Amino acid sequence: MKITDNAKRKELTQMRQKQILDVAAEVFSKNGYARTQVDEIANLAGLGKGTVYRYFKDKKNLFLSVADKGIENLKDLVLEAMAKEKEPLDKIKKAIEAYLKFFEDNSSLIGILIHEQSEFQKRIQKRYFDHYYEHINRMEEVFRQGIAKGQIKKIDVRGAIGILTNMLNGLVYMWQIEGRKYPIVERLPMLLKIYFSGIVK
Amino acid sequence: MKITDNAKRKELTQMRQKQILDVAAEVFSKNGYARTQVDEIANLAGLGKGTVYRYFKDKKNLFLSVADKGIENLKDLVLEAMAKEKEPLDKIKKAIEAYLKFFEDNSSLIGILIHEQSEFQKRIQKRYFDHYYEHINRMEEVFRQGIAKGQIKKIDVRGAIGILTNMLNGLVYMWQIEGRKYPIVERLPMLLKIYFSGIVK
Amino acid sequence: MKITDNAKRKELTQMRQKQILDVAAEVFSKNGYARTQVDEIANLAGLGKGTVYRYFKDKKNLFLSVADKGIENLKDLVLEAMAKEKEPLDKIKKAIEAYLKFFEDNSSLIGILIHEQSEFQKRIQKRYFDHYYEHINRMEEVFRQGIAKGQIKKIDVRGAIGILTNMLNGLVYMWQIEGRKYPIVERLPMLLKIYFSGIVK
Amino acid sequence: MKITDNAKRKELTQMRQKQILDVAAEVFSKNGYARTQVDEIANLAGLGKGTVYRYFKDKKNLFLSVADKGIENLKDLVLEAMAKEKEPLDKIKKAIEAYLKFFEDNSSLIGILIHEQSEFQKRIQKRYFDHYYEHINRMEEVFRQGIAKGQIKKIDVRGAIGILTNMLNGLVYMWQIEGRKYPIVERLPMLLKIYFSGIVK
DNA sequence: GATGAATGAGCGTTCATTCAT
DNA sequence: TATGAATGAACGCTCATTCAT
Repeated sequence: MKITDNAKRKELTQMRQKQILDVAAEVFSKNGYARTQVDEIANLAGLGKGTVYRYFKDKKNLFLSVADKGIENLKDLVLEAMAKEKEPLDKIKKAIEAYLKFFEDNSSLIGILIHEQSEFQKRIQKRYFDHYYEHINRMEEVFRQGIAKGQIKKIDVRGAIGILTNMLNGLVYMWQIEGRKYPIVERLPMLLKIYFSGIVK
Repeated sequence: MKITDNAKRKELTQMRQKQILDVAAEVFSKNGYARTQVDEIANLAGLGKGTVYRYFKDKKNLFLSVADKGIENLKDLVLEAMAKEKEPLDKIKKAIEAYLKFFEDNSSLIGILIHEQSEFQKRIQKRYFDHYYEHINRMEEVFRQGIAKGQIKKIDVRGAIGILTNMLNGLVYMWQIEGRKYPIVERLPMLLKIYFSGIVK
Repeated sequence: MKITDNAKRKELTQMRQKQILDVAAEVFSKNGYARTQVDEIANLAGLGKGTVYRYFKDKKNLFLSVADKGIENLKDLVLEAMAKEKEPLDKIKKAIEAYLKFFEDNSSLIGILIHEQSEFQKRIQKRYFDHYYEHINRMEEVFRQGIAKGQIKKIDVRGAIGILTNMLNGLVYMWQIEGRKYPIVERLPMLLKIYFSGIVK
Repeated sequence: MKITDNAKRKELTQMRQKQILDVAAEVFSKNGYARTQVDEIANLAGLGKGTVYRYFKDKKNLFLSVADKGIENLKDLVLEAMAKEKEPLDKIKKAIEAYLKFFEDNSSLIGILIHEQSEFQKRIQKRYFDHYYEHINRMEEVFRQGIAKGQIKKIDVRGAIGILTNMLNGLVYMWQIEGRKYPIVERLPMLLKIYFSGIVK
């Protein structure tokens, strides 16, 4: 009985946490950090302001928690997608697809992960890149295998990955700004086409 | 004499305006809109706070003026660069170069034009794209010429330009975040290589 | 069985009460009323916050209960000490000693009885003086006896007692502020010497 | 003209400062630090809240400014009073009188200087005693002269001065609590009588 | 016109109190 | 009965904007 009680309580607590994080992601993404009011998050979550502060030390902490969780999930999905394929080019393709898919499913994180890093440059970037590099590093290996197999040109791998990332982030960001009018994966074929073989005949 | 006086006055007024805009660009870019205080702009401009308000209705208006002016200049430079070349691919190349160069020379506008659009999504975007489309439209023509001449693949032109823009914005933005440690044009060759012929052998 | 149960329960209840009062005295004295959090009291007492509220209506009531109990004890000790002696001057001496001793043993009440009265001026003062006057009145009799016996000068008795009280409170208070570095009764001889015969030769 | 302007402005600024300090002394003394709202001070001073913050960094700083200024004045008055007399006992008498007079004229400082030290023990006490010792030290000399002249008993001088201070602070404090119903100097004769020659015949 | 002192709406955060379990 | 999660009123402080000089 005690066990059940504790379990229930813990579950409830985690649900609340998630609930707050979800709402917060939405609101932070919509308004940006500075214009977001903790009150709005609390209200939209159907909770009192004090409750939000019970779960997160302060506004900053709440924001960073949202970001952290998002980054974690993104990284996992991308790594998982890459793991499913054998061939380097297929791995890259799947990674890109997963990346786009993630932001399609979690569009409330676009503002936070792509946009709002400047608010907490030091902190977020560190976390962002710590995790990020995990799949960047994995991606690098894949590129090198592709080069070894003669499938990819002998290029500056880090630079090429950087450019890929920029393309993706830019794409996602514009998609968001323009109102998310179409499934973003629609853009995948053209993006791959250009990234793989360029626009020049 | 009156004329001279008026001329002088007008000149002074315009100098003040420009001075405020320059400082504001710097400060808005450094801190973001919300964290920027009008006080700081006034002080750095060597003016009283009231004077800033004499030249710009309010903080929002000042911000948008900075953005407007930046966009205008960017557009002019890109169009100018394209005009200097004959061949479509060269035009594209020069346009890209001009784009990067602009943000290298006006890095204080990166935050404002690339980053802070969310603050005033509706307003800025409108202005951004109104002006933007002027060279997007021009760029479209260039792409079509390239296709007609058999130099560029038969692709969705708008999409390809969108992807190019994303690559560029992402590149500029990351360069800024990472501390502007190298001349950004350094990245031009690789970017062109990938955009023109892809990474696949 | 019922009886035993009730007895046990009552005992437990009283123990809890006392426990809370003791902790509360400590914390109120350390931090002052306003800076004391009910949470801290509950935690230090090893109880839930709700439990504290079961025993005391609210924070104010808890504070006043602490004060009440302290005053009661102080009064009892002083009266008791006076009762043990025959001669007026000895009674006064013992009363003073008991007063100092009380705050030495209950230094957590210094802040509350001597210091924090301003928080609840009306209420505390009433209680303070209601009880206080009980030994003030007794003391007055003692002074009058001393005067009758020709041992004490013919002075304004109430005034003299007031001054004595001030000396004592000031002494205790300063001793507390300075860190309670020595047994306060050490100061008794000099205090008596001055109060009894002054500094002038 | 400029000079006059500056002078006027400076004067105005100092008046505002004083005005805020005076109101703040009143309110802090009445409510204690924690229960005092900056808003109340601002309103009573006929100013906006922001104006108070223009003159004082924060609530704490405002409080300490009130205390500082009070201590300074108190010290000056006491030293001045002592300087006017020749004989040690007269000096002591005048010092005591000045001390009481000060709190009679500045009763709003009683709460702050005598009572609220606990809020900022470290800071206030340091300042309190730094300044305080200036007249304590002077007083010590006076006592020693009195002893040398055979007018004062050979006692522990520091202890005797401590007891005097306690008597005074206690007297002032009780006078305040009891509602300041009579001129406090009325108590001077009895206090001197006891402090100088005791209650015992 | 130029200034910066004055203002107060607005927001982050705390904590006494309540109440469902 | 005991608990501590939830609450929201309250308050310190900031800063865009105004306006008297």
